[in-house]
Amino acid sequence: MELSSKSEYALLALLELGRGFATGEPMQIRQIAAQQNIPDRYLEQLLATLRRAGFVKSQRGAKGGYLLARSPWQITLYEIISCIEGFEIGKAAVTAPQTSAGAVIAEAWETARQAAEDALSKQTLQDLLDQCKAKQQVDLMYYI
Amino acid sequence: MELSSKSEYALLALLELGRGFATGEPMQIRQIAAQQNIPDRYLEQLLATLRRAGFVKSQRGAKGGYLLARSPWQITLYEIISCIEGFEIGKAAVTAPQTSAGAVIAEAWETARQAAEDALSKQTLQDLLDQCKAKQQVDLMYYI
DNA sequence: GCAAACCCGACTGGAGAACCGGGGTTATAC
DNA sequence: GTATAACCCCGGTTCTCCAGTCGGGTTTGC
Repeated sequence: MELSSKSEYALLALLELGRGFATGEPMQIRQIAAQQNIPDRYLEQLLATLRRAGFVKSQRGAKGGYLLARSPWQITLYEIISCIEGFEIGKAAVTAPQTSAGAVIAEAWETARQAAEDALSKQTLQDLLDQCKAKQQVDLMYYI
Repeated sequence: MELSSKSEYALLALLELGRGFATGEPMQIRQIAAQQNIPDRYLEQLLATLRRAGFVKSQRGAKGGYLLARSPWQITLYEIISCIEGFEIGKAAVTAPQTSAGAVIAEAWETARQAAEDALSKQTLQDLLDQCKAKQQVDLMYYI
């Protein structure tokens, strides 16, 4: 039940991109990686998956980089994580539960998974962005 | 977000033990393994962990086997899974979130984890046992 | 054309899941 | 009291996936 670095990195990157979303200027991998200290070559791969899934757009060539393809309030955490983790949401079709016990267990697990999914679906990138801003305000107050 | 075979096997075994709980007779590994077709040598390891955690008692020697140490309604699915998966419930103390972004993400993930945990904590072994019985009734009706 | 950026695919080291097997200990049954 | 049925413990193996690295290719702005 641990969040993988993979997903965490992706969220951090998108958060960073969300921060600069208003400007319309693309952000470079290096820049994001340095800001959130993520290994840049690794982040590159993650951004590629996010691009293929349509979360971000890329601008090639010098002065290129990445920017969000959608507005931050249109992206839920669930979408991001399920994309990066690569699970098809339907999923359980593969496992044919042999016994009635197996079926009941699968059912119980499914409800738990649903609960987590719902919690993640309710939060958008924008929410995190806002919380983040609020947290920085508080930190600043303590600093003074 | 897939249930590991490990946990599934443990749940199946405990379900099987719960079924025979009233009799007070111990059940053998072989028997359980055959019933739910689980590799028996593997099940042995899982039952050992469950024993150390106090979910089951073992009776050594001929005519020995395993039985539930507590009643089925006193065991929640969450307890079982967290025992077998081996995560300390407190957990996140290790990761010091460096940035405010990291903290916010961890927070969001935590709520999702909590939601899943709650769903699993609400269901006891007895619940599964009942559902299982109900399902078998239905299957029987269709069969006739 | 050159340098800054993205793009693509391969490779590795380590951890954990899912087993298998051997040898030991305990208790019942004859 | 010995054979046997069960649990007990400790290893090793195979496979997959995560986390990260690396070398090269392509696009584009200046």
